[in-house]
Amino acid sequence: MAVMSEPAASSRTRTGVPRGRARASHSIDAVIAGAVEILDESGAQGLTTRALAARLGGGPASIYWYVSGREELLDLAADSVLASVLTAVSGVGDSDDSDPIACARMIAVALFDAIVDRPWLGAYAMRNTAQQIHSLQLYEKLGQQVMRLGLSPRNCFHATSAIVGFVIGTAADMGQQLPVEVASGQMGREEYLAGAVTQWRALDPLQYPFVHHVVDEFAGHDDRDQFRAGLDLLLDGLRLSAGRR
Amino acid sequence: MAVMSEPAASSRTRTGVPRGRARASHSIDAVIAGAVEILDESGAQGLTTRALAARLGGGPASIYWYVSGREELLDLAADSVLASVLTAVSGVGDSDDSDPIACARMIAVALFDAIVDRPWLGAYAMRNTAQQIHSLQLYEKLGQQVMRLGLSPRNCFHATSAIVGFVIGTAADMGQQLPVEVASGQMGREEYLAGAVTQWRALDPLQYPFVHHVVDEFAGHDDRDQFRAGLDLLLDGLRLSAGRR
DNA sequence: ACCTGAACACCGTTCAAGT
DNA sequence: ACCTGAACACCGTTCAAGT
Repeated sequence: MAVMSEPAASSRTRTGVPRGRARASHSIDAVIAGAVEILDESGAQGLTTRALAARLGGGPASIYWYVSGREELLDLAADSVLASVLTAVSGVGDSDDSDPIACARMIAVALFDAIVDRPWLGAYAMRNTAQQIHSLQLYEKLGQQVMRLGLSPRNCFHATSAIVGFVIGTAADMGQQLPVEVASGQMGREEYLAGAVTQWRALDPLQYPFVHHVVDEFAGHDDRDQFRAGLDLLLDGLRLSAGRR
Repeated sequence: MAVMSEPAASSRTRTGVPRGRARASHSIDAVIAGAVEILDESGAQGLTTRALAARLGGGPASIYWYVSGREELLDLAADSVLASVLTAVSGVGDSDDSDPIACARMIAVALFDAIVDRPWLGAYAMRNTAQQIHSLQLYEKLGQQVMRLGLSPRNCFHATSAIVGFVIGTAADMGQQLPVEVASGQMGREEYLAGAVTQWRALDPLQYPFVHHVVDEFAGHDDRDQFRAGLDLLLDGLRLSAGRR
């Protein structure tokens, strides 16, 4: 029963009873850590019950003692990885004279970058607060910055949800483009992009003026830049609405 | 070989040779229409090769003559449904004195509403312009409105991508919350929401001030309202940046 | 050109039985 | 309390063979 991997962020026993001297149930963490390893190597598609069991050195049924099924496993794996995002932004917003919007921006960027690094995260991060404690805490942390703008609860809720939606949505979209090719490593991002560019250039300029207008930007674009530009639009709008209050 | 369904938007033959009198290859359209029916009834999970073949009255292998695999089938099904969005916004932006941002807003809302009606759309709409002609045309149409703001190609590209990312991301997130329950109809949206609300209220208010601040809004929120509020923030930011040019 | 039957190589999940 | 082996009920895809 080979257990590699650093321990995952949260340690809990199946019964929920906290152990005396942090001896840690050890196995739910090993399951999640193994899942993360597989996800990093071969994406969500590669995370099968049998592959995980093989890595853990057991039978495929053993996993079901720790987790209700594959969906919960994915949720937990995604959330476990967000612990590092949380610590990365732990100091953000602590001082009262920090700019709330700049703070919100830092949190959003940190979350986005984590998803870019692990494309499989996009589909499972921040989607089930009942199971995902770090997701909830990131949501809370982001919301606290927005709260400082003095908006109504309703506007506060809307703004925070908008930021999360934009981050997750954009990141998920960017991480999903190459479904099989990226996992199998047959085709790089550049080839895929180049293919789309050739297709775009071949379109009728009269019918697709916009596509032709931006095709050069598309050809040389960087996902992170694109994300930040969009995020800044959103945050500019938020700042405006905070000033209007 | 029962063929129900209105004809899908694009009619093409396998060879790509256009038929003389729109006699339509008929079968690729039937395959896509059947796929859409299944997707509407039971979601992406329900669309299996065998289920589709059964509905079409043939063997599971027959589908592979029209489509390279399940992924392409999903792409085509998603895109076929966007034809109606495209016609719904066909007149938008035709007059030169229309407000570009109001026009962009209408397109974004129409797209969002389509995804709310068909949650399975979220994961497959607007993600592969090579295969999805209506997605490309919607992107173009939206981009044309942004173009009218007189931004640089780069800002134009960023703004349009941001809007699409926000729409798809938010819609996909909202449509995915109830993974199995919604398909099997065991639990309504209200029960699910109520569960999250009770969990939120049980959190420590000192640790989760934001969650407590917005929990009432969350409890009674409408997805469409929430989306529109976020979209308006984004568009406000865009208008600001257009004014600054 | 289009479709079939049957098979291949997998899946997630369950469940009796073990320790 | 935790794990195993083996099975169940599926999957997507391929491929020879038909028409």
